[in-house]
Amino acid sequence: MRIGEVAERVGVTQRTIRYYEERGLLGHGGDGRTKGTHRVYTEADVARLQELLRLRDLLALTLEDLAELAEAEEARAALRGEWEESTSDAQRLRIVDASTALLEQQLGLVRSRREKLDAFADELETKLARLQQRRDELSAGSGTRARRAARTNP
Amino acid sequence: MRIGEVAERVGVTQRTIRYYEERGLLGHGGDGRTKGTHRVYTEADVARLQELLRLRDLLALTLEDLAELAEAEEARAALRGEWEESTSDAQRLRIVDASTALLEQQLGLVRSRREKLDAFADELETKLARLQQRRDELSAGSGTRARRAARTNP
DNA sequence: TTGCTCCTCACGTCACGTGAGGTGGC
DNA sequence: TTGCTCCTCACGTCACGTGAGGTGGC
Repeated sequence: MRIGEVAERVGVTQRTIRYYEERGLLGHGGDGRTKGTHRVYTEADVARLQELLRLRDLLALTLEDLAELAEAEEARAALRGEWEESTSDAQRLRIVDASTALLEQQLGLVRSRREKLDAFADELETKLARLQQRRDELSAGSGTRARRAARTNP
Repeated sequence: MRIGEVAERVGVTQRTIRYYEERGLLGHGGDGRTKGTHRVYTEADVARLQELLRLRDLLALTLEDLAELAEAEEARAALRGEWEESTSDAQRLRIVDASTALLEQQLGLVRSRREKLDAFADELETKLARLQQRRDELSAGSGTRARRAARTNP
């Protein structure tokens, strides 16, 4: 799979992909590709990129943050790779715990963002409800009482 | 109130505030301030800036988007100002409807972001639950059955 | 051989960050 | 008068956007 197809599938430009490579977020820079030749990507590379982009979009992380997280993800993947060979349950427990810590960190970031959005949404909904009430009073609007109520600035 | 206090209160640098002014998001550029004199802000200016920053942070809007929204907000404020003088209920209905449309637009943006974050959080929680189960199996881990189950890569 | 896609510079842009050097108000 | 905060350039940075000119693979 070449860069054009990857770019189209994940919805970014080729420049972005090359830039992420420059910054060490994606492979194909370090892993011995001869300069000038076409970059080649696997399905796993696409998944990885998509994960990075989601983190970037939803959590507004800098590329430096992303690089850190990506490193942790990679460590986790490496641990998962060792799963089959790990002999003791104690060893496997360590693998599980490391993965858990990483996921919990991400979940924390996601939750705190979501809470802010919730608060914002609530505020907007309250304002809308107030306007809706005004609207009802105005369009019902023949009784003097309703008319008088409507004289207040919302 | 001067720029330093405003910057500290809303949590941005003075540069950001001046830049927003350059881009027409804040007053004090157009409203006849003599060049070289100190900028002066009111409590309302601070509220307005804070609103813009929230939109920027939570919805990742560009300054161009923000300018658009700010313009609509201003129109809304102008309408609210006309509330007292507006004579007919029909006139007031138009004011309410314009405000409603604006708020609904913002609410739409907020909700779509929140849905994406929800999906992400769910995904992370599912993964965590799976890991937790592994952990339980491993630390319970004396029975042969539990041991065998744990041999599977999570 | 001819397109098409890719390649590497390299300069431009957006949203600020960061001094440099100078002036205003308590 | 002395600090302190503010002012205006103006160049730097991050995360790309956008050509220019050239090469590789079906």
